[in-house]
Amino acid sequence: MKFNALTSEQIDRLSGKLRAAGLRSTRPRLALAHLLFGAGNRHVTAESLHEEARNAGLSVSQATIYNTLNQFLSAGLLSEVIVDHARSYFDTNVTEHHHFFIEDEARLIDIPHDEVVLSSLPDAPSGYDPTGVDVVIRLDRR
Amino acid sequence: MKFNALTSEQIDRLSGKLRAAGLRSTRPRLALAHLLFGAGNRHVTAESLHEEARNAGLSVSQATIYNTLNQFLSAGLLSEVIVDHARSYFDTNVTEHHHFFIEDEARLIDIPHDEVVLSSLPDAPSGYDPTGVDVVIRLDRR
DNA sequence: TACCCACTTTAGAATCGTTCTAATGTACTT
DNA sequence: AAGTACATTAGAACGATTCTAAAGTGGGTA
Repeated sequence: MKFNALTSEQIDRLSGKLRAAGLRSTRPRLALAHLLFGAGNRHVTAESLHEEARNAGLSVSQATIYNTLNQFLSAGLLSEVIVDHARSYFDTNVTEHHHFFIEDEARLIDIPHDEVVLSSLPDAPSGYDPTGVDVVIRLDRR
Repeated sequence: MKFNALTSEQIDRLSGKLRAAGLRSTRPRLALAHLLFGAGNRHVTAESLHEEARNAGLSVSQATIYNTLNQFLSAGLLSEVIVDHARSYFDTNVTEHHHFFIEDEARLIDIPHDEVVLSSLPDAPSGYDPTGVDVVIRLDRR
């Protein structure tokens, strides 16, 4: 997939998404946005996205991969999943949901939000407000 | 707290704990075990434990801190809490329980197991078995 | 007790993911 | 078309962690 394989409709859509997020529409951002948001929900690491970009014939530096992922994260276009201190995972699903994590394969799977129900939650310590609840179910191959 | 401040009862108890875990009872391990298991449940990072050791007048190398934490972890004397990809946290509470994490202060607080009830859990994908469920409630100062 | 050998500790180098630097390039305004 | 603020880049720097290989130690054996 070369950058110029994008139709002008795709460019318009992605471009709009970037601008709505307060980001300039640049060539590397459009290309990465296409990879990330082009088809369904995805989980990527900086490395996996970089490799995917290279395979697609894009030359994007590692620094741009990191910059772009962090900008998309700050802009709310991506969420971050903390399951492993070796690597950062980014998720194109920004709605509230939880994850399976297959450690052997370093692979994440979304769990629909309504499939994990916390029927009882503790009070936050006084002086603090909860900002998020992360549930990770770790899996091993049977 | 100098190493030789330990009573022989303390040494016997910690020594037994190490041997029961299949680890030789060495001076650095005894000293670190005393810091870790001497009083109530604790959360430490390699850095915080190293600093604590130095403050206690122990000279223990960084490599030994890491080796020891990892050995204690493998031996089941410690559990690991993944909340932050900047640092590894180790928990002396090895029973099943969950955590509050105050990001600003990089501080963990145990949540008793019975205060988080998952009333509905998704089936694991076929071919995989759940090995653990981690719940982290992130907190911000109000 | 002295000896041995496997295990442990150590300082420092190496590694790995990520961030920084500062120079070059590009989008958008006028 | 020019200017300026923002983006991208290669490569250096960084911080947590692991590795290396040399010196030290625990605990059994003679």
